[in-house]
Amino acid sequence: MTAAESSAAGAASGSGAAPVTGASSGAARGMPTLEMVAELAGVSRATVSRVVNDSPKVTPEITRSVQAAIAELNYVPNRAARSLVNRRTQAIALVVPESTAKVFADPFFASVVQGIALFLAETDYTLNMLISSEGRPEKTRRYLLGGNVDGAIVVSHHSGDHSYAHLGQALPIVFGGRPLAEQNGSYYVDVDNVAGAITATEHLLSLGRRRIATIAGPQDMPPGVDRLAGWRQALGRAGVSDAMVELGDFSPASGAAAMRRLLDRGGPIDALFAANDQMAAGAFSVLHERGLRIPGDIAVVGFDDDYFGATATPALTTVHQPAAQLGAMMAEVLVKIIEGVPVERVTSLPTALVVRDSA
Amino acid sequence: MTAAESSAAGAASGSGAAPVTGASSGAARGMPTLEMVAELAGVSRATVSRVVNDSPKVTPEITRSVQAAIAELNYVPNRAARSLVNRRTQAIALVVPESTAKVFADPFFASVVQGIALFLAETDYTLNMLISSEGRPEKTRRYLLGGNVDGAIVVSHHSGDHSYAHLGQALPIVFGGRPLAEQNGSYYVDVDNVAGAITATEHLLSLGRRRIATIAGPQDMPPGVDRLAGWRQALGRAGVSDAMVELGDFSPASGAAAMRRLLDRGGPIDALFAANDQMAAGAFSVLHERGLRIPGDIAVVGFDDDYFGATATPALTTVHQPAAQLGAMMAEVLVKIIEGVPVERVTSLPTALVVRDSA
DNA sequence: TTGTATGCGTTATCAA
DNA sequence: TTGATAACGCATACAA
Repeated sequence: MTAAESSAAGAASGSGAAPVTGASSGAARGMPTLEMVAELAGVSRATVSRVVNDSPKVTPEITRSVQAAIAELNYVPNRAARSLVNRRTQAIALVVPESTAKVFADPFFASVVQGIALFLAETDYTLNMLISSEGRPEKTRRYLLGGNVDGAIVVSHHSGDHSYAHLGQALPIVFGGRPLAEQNGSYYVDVDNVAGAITATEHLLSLGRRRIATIAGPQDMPPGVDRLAGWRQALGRAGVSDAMVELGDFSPASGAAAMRRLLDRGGPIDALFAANDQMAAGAFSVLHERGLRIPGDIAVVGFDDDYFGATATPALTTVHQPAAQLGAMMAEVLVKIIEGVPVERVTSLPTALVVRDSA
Repeated sequence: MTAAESSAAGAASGSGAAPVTGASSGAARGMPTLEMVAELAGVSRATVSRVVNDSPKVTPEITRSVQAAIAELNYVPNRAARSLVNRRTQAIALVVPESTAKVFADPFFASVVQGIALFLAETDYTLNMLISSEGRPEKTRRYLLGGNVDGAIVVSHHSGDHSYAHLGQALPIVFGGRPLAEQNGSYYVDVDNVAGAITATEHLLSLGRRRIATIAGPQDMPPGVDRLAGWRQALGRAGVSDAMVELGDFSPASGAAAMRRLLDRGGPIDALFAANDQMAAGAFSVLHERGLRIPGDIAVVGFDDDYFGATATPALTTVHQPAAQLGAMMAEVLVKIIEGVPVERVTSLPTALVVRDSA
């Protein structure tokens, strides 16, 4: 992912002919309207509308005839018109900050999106994905407040970014990840990072390890602080020292650097809890470099259940995040808020330890 | 990515109070309308509309006063109303087949999406992402044909899936990847797989290798056949044997299996072109397993420039795909089609060889 | 239970 | 150049 500066650009090599596609939207032409259905069914538009929105009061017989007409004409209600009168768009925005978009390739994030989309597919909400450029956030703001969507889901890379929190009063918003500072009253769904870290650390303890170091994440990111806290708690309960801490920034390089610092301290280390798999990857390379065996000399547990884990040698034991469920839950919570169903402000999903070979 | 069956589900642990959010859309309440702007500016609605759509014929003076009113009221045009009269939604669908969604975590795919979103962010089109379940494709069809979007971009995993091709007559559609069978006249943008494979193979040849094997992709997928074809062409030109071919399905496991078969043939091999990095990864493990050195004994080149490549040992030389540009180009082509600007039916983007340590 | 009439916020046609 | 006014397709209060 390092080198590879592609020179690719607008090089277009044609082949087929390029028939000027007349103009404008093809589908919009001659779409059947509610009125046409009414005519065909021999009823009024109001009645058709009732059938479409399955209003309780309508004769079964007439209902069937209307449905037949609908089927025959292949009628499908015009969203814009409906939205205009309802004041509801049936659309939900998925806001992803540009900085996050760069690491869009993060499988965790990808799964979250997938979960959202899959859940929404079962409802009749549409997902409007938009990348918010940090440069001019007003554009996003305008879009969100412009009545284009009924609600929004904000996911930022390693969570904690609630810069759109203030919009929560104007528009239903659900965040992915705990906010850094306790927010007034924003909704969010998160994975239980503290519990996950505890599980990971206890696993190490159960293996008999007592010299357990950690490479923690940035302390200005909730997952960073929570995972460190979990590690501390587990160690505290076991009465084991929690002195061996080095910080990283969740990148492999920072993980490698932290591992070096840990090793260079000279003290004994028989286990490592890395706050994410990427940093564990960095640690792996340093460990190999110094001829230390995993898990023989040092057992290591990661966090995230990245793509790295399964293919690493040895395969990495790590804490799995239910990414897709996380996404689905965010969507579910948002839909509930939109529809006025009471929901808790914070929803937290459990992690699961995936035991492989490294610990 | 193998194990890890998370038991996570709907475990919700609350914390804050759950104030019933009244009901319905917050943003829709009391949004300023064009009429209000007109009133404030002391002009007619028509004039305001003209200013908004910057029609040429309108006094500079009056324009300013209207703009002032717009700013003061923080007016934003109602999309639904506009769409109702225009018959244009300013929305574009991104259709991703469910099977593709599963491998959503594919960084290549993710970058494509990113490219699309980024490009669209500069236009005033909205991106409606929808996962089409193979189970009932009618739902997607209805959505697409229901006048919800002005056009669609269809990306499927390893391309070639043009099952929505027939909709191309009713709605502007751009596909990612060359169709398997020559389609009537669908638009698509693709990477030049043949050229990429040629470049890769020629690189191997330039290194003096002459016993060049390949692990090809499925021959029912365009990239699979194109990359194999490219390899063959390069070999043919050099007058070198193209007998060493084994097929895989683009997965690491299949790559490993293919590598084993290749080695078990007993003939000499001094280089390998894997049709994608994932299969190269599988090959790597087998090579290591058998004590073969890379690139000493066997030089290997992959394709895709996956996450695997940079972190592999040795780092993988591979063919980079301009994923983001691909996405951007798809969006660009679609917008042109929608707006009636002539475009070539097929656009192909160049790849770039990324030389690292494996060849 | 069904139909009639009105309005949702814009754009477009036609006069002025 | 600007202003009335009529659609656009649908939902609903009200009348029947």
